Parts: sequence; structure tokens; C-alpha cells
Amino acid sequence: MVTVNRPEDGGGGHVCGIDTAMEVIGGKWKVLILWALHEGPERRFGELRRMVPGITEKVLASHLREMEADGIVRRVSYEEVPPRVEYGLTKDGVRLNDALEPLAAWGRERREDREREEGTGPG
Amino acid sequence: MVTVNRPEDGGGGHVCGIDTAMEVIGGKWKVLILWALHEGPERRFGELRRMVPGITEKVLASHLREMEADGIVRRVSYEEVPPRVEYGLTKDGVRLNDALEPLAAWGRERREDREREEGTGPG
DNA sequence: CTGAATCCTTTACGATACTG
DNA sequence: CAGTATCGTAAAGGATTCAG
Repeated sequence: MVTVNRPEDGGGGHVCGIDTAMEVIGGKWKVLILWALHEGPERRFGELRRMVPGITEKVLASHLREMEADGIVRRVSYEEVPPRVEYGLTKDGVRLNDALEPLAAWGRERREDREREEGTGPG
Repeated sequence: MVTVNRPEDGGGGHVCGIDTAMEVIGGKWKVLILWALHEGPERRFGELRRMVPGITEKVLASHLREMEADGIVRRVSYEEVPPRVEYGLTKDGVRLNDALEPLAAWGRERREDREREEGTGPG
């Protein structure tokens, strides 16, 4: 069982659900996988590997399985030769992606600001 | 320098800024600290330590400094005896917190669903 | 093609003691 | 009170190899 810290449960009223979300997207590449998955309808393993350049097969596979266990990714295996497996987002996964959008916007703005700062310079 | 993967930069149009955001909130306790910080106006070190039960001084301090370097936390030191230091969110920190809200909502919904499922049972 | 298995490195985090 | 310094552990991730 996951021990969740609830800083001010009695005071505020709303519990910090970010913990729960962070555990789901906590892996180093998970948001990227999520992103890649939301780009199109279904993605194959090798396709994902190409879409997330630095990742290794091991990490991709384990992340994928964790995300599947978390109910945000659906894995469909067509028992063919050669093997073909397709990954897609579940409804919950899509909703997670939507919930991630404001955060992505924040990150984008931030990056733009930082790039501007480099021109302005601190010294 | 941070190596940013851009899966489909040429295709989609919008770049995945979630990476940037994840690097800022990636620490195990950072969202909790953020949460604690957004609860009130200014928080002192010991106060934060109490609000985030499991955290150690070392991690709290290092996270705080990283968040300060990331420009989302402002540290005000009153050079007094005994020492007093107060932490608060910057504008960017507040905006980050706002951007985190949908994710928190997703997490809360999810938790509620899972708790319901435990009653319904999988088998 | 999709993945499992193994081994290794890195990094984050935790416990404790100490300082201005 | 508000940290820093040091040491140890655990978990995540990376490189490579092997298999169905």
C-alpha cells in the first residue's frame, strides 16, 4: 500500500491528489510515451522506440507495463508472425493527457522565457 | 545542458513542454512542498518540515534550493537571532501550482475510483 | 518484431551528527 | 532555528545479450 502524505487534510478540505498522479507519470520517460501515444491512434513497440530517441527497450517495456497496470495504456497483441503489438491510451489515459496539458503549457512558456533570458543575459 | 527529446516536432507543431515541467517537479517531495507553500502566505523551514511529515531536513533543504534555483520558490532570510527564513511561491510558482490543479483533480478522481473498485472487486 | 534477462552505474533518498 | 556534511541504501535507469 502506498503511504500518502496528506499535509492539511483536516484543514483545507481537498486532498492533494498530485501524489497519485506523480506515481503514475513518475518514470523518466512516461510523459514522453504518453505524449507519443496521444499523437496517433495506435503505436507499435518499435515505433515508440523511435519516437522516444534515448530510451532503451528495457525501460520502454517496463514503463509500458507499469502504465498498463495503472490502467492508462492498453496493449493489444495480435498473435501473428512476426509478432505485432499495438499500444494505445485508455479513456483514463486520455484524461490524464488532457490534465497534463496545462502543465505542458507552463513548461513551454517557461522554456521560451529562459531562452529569451539567455539573450538578455545575467551579466 | 538539458537534452530535450522532441518526438514529433516537425509533425505536430506543439512541442512537449511536460519534460521541462517534470524536471522542476520531479523530486519526490516537491509537489508536496509546492502544495504546502500554496496553502498560506509564507512558511518557515520547520513549519514546512512539519507539513511534510516523512521528509528529512537534508532533502527539504536541497529541494527548496533547487526550487529556488528554478525560480518557483522565493527565499527570504531575515538576518536575526534566532535565525528566521521564510519561503513563498514566486509568480511562476503560483502559475505552476495552478497548472498542477487538473492533474491533482485527475489523481483525486482516480483514487476515489480505485477505492470504489476495492469494494466491487475484480473477481 | 517484441520483448525478457542479466549486470552495472547513477542518482535520489534516508539516517545521523554537527554547526552558525 | 535553519541549515550543512557525511555515509549508507534502495531504486531507477542504461548497456548488452538472449529468446519466442
